[in-house]
Amino acid sequence: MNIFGRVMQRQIKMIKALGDETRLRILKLLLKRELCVCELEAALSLPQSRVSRHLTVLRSLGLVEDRREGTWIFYSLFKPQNDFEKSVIQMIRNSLSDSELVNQDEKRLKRKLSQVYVYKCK
Amino acid sequence: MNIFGRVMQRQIKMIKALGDETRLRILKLLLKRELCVCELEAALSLPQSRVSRHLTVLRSLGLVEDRREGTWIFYSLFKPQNDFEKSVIQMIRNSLSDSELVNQDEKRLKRKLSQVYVYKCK
DNA sequence: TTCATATATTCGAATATACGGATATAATAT
DNA sequence: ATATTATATCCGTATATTCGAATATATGAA
Repeated sequence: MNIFGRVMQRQIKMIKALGDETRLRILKLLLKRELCVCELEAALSLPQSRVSRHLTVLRSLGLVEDRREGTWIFYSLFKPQNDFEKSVIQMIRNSLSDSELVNQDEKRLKRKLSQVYVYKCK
Repeated sequence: MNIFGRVMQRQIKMIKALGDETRLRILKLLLKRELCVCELEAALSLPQSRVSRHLTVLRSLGLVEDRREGTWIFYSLFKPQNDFEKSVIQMIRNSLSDSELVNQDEKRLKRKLSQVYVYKCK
């Protein structure tokens, strides 16, 4: 497979990764700010292994970046480098707007973020 | 599931449908013009049942529209009605650019279209 | 009616994906 | 060293998706 083939397969895998409810909810939360796994876990109200597994998929495709800070690992949305990647961001932005589920995610996230928990390494 | 849930599931299904090589190749061909199944079949160089099956998926999600003309059925790209659907079109446009496979699809399509075959119903 | 062409659907098999619970790893604090 | 917290990975199961070949349907022509 040539260079074009590889680019192609990568783009298709990226789109495929977007076509999953859990991953799309994660990406929508990351539009606003970077978040660690336990914050995402609280926002989504899903088991940790499930959140972590989806983050691994997103990371392997370059859709999120990770940054360690002590025991926390913070995930953030990737920075688009070309037109295709820009359209990926646009799709994330425009999808699930007015979705009750996404609203609840944000509500749960706010609750979690408002907890008094001090970041160890700051 | 409420109305938002249904919209959500529909959008996710649409994205999932984009995440398949065959369907993306079909949609890219339809960006330029409407095409019947046998033209798509020639362009993609894939068995008829496979092309037809993917068209059925795309039609069920409203990503393509169909129009009968005698024994031919012509498929065309859907018209976006909102921001999400516009971002779907953008993603189709921006994906697989400079892809060798898509170039070959267009070459095979040209060859097919240049064949002297008269449309029965025109 | 019969035939030919275009398209759709069915079938079983192969592969891929998503899941929760359990376990493993990694960093830090005591 | 041990305990604690955060995160990642493994495992078996369940479900979903894709495929080609074969068959069914639908239209129009002879």
